[in-house]
Amino acid sequence: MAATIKDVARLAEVSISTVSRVINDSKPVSPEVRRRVLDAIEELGYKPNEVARSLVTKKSNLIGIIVTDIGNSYIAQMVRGIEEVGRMYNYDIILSSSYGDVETEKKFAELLRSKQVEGIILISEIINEEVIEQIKSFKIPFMYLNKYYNNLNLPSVSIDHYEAGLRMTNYIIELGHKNILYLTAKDDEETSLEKYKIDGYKEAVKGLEQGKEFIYSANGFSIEDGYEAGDSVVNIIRENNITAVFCCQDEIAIGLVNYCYDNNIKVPEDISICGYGDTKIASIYRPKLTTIKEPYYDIGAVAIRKIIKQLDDDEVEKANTYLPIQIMKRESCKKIQ
Amino acid sequence: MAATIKDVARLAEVSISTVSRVINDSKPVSPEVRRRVLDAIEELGYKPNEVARSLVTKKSNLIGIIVTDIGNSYIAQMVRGIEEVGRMYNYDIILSSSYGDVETEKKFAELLRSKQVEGIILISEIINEEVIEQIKSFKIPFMYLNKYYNNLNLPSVSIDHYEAGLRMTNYIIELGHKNILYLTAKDDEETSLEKYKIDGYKEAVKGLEQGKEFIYSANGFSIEDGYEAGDSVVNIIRENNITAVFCCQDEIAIGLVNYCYDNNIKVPEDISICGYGDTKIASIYRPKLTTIKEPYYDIGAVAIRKIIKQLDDDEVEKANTYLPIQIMKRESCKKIQ
DNA sequence: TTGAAAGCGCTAACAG
DNA sequence: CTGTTAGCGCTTTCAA
Repeated sequence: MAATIKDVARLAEVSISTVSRVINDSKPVSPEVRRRVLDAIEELGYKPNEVARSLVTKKSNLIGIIVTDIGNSYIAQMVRGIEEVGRMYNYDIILSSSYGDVETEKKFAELLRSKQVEGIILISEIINEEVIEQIKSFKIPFMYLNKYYNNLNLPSVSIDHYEAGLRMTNYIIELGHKNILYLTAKDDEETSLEKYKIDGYKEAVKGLEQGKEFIYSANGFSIEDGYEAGDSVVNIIRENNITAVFCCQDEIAIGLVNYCYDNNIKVPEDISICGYGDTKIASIYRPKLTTIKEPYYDIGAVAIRKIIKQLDDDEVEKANTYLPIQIMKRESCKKIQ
Repeated sequence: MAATIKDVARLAEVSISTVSRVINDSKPVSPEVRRRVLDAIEELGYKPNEVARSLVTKKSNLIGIIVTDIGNSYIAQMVRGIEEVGRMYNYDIILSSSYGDVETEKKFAELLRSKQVEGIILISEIINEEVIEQIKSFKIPFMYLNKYYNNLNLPSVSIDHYEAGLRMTNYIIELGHKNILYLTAKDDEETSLEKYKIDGYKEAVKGLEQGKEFIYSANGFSIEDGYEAGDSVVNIIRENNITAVFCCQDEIAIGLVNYCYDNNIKVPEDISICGYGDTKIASIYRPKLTTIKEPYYDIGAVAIRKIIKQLDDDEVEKANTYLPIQIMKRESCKKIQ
């Protein structure tokens, strides 16, 4: 059995309050007594029981994170950011994966609450008003991170997708491309972030002489979806003299590059392809993927920072925070002419 | 303020003990009273405070995980396994990343203890006897997972690296390769797992007519290290008529494939390359990487399963558990002749 | 079957 | 500066 505050008090021949005072530095304690207490702590290898502490202080120093799947590298990056900043402020994180299931998300939310977490960060890939309402009802700081959809009523951290779409398209135009295909993903959701990116793309394309828009939808956001879109994309490219494809996600871009590899189409010699996100693989892959950097680590870091701020100041910041974006100019897009 | 057991008791007009009995199903309660309690719970949206519960039961239902970096995909996979199985047994996980720093690992270990975790899983990439001794002193179930080094005195879960080295080499031989280079990583550590893999490789090579061993060391286990080894590897290959390179880690293999890509050497046409681990990227990359599957998810799953078993039965299983391996036959190694 | 009471390990008035 | 005491929310004897 681990030593308790009582054991320390007994050994140091003081009251437990005095021990509490020295471990918390909460009230003055005479040097001599402090010494005795410290010695006793040392001798017993005493560490305060945080559970007991939490019960009385009502501070668990725990932040709950519900993720879709920690195996997704971008989510892992966000969690890293959350964890590292949390640590700086003495918060631990307790992690649960929902694999996209709504019921699981709800169950975890309850569970986190019963564990007395002080804040919750939900990293989701679906939209689930029910879970959101539930977590909101807990009345604890809550942050919603979603790479695909937004919920404007909820505090979040992201990049400005319109600007990202605009700047990336402009970069491709600077490279000399005249006909650019935007490869989005099929999506009936009102709240999809695709519309911002597409608006940015359209705005940039307007600057072109011809200014023609080409938009095609893959069936989803995965590598496989990108691969499967390959046939159609190649047709569109051929028919319209397209030289560059702007993919709405790195995964789709990778899938498309894989399709090209398997079909003897050279990237970027035959076609330039760029992605969106700058997930880990983008820089490892050959050709290295030109893409928009979504700063996942920073998104996580800022998200928890906002939670902690709220915990400290008690002021809720409703606004979305936008982080700076960056175009990662790599190999998969080449200059034309 | 969330409702407490007292609120429920008051509303249901019973004592708190009765409420406790119905939520825990610990003692018989008359149907009528049970109804009243359940109704009150429903009405108040009551959820037991797990912190208070832990304090009295001494069960936190928390497992602590210390990882090097959750951003490593293989570690994320392990964590997934841990988390999912843990969940089945009602355990939550509390996660901390050390980024390989010994002092941080020690600090986290203490922290986890003070949070009253019931078991600790350390996923490390270094060897740190000090931390190990410290965690052992906590007298709680402890599992040590390390992809690079082993500690034979500690319970762990892994594959049989000798067998893996043997079987992979044999597979390459079956493909018709006569001269195979094993690309290891520089490593002075006694406990490196490389020696098992190399022994397996050597054993298999003995079966060859010439039976010549070729071993070269990269400077480390990273993609960059694999890339940097490229020049030397290519020299060795040319001088010795080598047709296949067995890399001790997927990362090194990817680095080497990247080097080949950048230097116009075709994989697998000019040289066959295989990896070790089957990290996520191995199957995404083109050419798809032939490799040994280390079942990371399962390793995590089994590790926590063992911890939970220990918690239940109180019997410590010292032995290492070996999981089945699998050769992932993909594109980066081709048949010769 | 139910309630009263003790106590888990700790913090925080309150008195002295 | 120090000790006594109450109590955080819950489980678990012990009696009734």
